[in-house]
Amino acid sequence: MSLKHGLLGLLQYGSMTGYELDKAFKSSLSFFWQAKTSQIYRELDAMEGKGWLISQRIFQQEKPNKRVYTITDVGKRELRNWLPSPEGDIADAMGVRSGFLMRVFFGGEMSNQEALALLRAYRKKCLESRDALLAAHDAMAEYGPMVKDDRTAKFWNMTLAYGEAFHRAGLEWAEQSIAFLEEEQP
Amino acid sequence: MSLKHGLLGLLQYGSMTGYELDKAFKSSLSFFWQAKTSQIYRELDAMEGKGWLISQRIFQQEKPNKRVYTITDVGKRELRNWLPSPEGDIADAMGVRSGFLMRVFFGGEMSNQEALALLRAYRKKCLESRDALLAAHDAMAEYGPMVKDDRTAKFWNMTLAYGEAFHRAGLEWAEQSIAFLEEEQP
DNA sequence: TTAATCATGTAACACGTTACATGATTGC
DNA sequence: GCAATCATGTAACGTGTTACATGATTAA
Repeated sequence: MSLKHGLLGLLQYGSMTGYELDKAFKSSLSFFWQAKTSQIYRELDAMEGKGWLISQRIFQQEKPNKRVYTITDVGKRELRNWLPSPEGDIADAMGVRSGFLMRVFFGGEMSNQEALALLRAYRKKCLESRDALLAAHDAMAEYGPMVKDDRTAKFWNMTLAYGEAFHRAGLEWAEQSIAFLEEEQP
Repeated sequence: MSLKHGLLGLLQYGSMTGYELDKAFKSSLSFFWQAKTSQIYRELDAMEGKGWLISQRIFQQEKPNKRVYTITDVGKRELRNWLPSPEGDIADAMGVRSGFLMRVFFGGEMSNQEALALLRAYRKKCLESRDALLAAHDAMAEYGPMVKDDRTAKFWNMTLAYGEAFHRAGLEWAEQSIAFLEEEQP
């Protein structure tokens, strides 16, 4: 239920349209949770059915009509109860699920060239995803002042620190593994 | 398709029953890919439909009947083609999907006590999941000698190194974050 | 003139999770 | 006597992905 609760969390900061939620989600939460636009709309629909939020249609003449979502008291209570009861999530918090590692595991079936190409592509992605983290950093710096208590911002920074630590670990692993394969076959 | 290809990979080492595959998967691949027993049976079924493997029923009088799966040439080709073409997987190789971090991100809505409890539960899981890594290490040490070329074992160890690096990063992050919250409110 | 942005979705499919069922044998 | 292991699944549900559709406005 993390996606639903992520959306609830964002709506606590203010009412938004699906489109705005999608952008807010992608700019600030997407480095630890990815969601497609179409899925966000579906979830919002389901959440309205549960009474966690209400929506109002806004008719516009210049732009397409839109729908503004507002969190309800039921929704706030739901979020409040969900936050400190992470039984399941903690269980697989350490659990990676990586198709990439699946390929590495069976790397023995590939040539050294192919395996190296795989690892180099991974390293490239690592470097690129640095940008996503920096973007999240900027987004938080932008929205941070809008939140009254700076305690909120501290938790945001904690997740950023997590992202950075894992990013660093991935990059270092890639460098070492590439070096290892390179000295295998010159 | 990583689960299907993981199963194909295991079947390259030898024919196995669903039950054995489930155990092999859980002991060696589960630290980077988790799958439920029921899902494995469903996937095996689908894979047989694609012609990637064939199964033979074995009737036993002492124990329940079983079904032995064998990879076909089509399956071997499929695996061989899949391994070095990771476009999609590389794209989200760096992408964590963590319900735990979702909770941390909105930690400002919790009390310091609750947030600390969350982080301490995470640290505890970290320490426990060390065992899963060690188990994977043992499993690889056990199966390693059975594989003719030790190149295979090298890739296994690479994935283990990845697991260890990320484990370490997670633990360090947890320690720091806990310390940070503790000095906030004594 | 082409692409991007605004703003909304639907449909189908793939993959993952939970709960349940069966029934013998082996070890404490 | 009770739990665990062996060995197989089915059914329902929840979540994530892909492909597609609409149609105006604004910036390169």
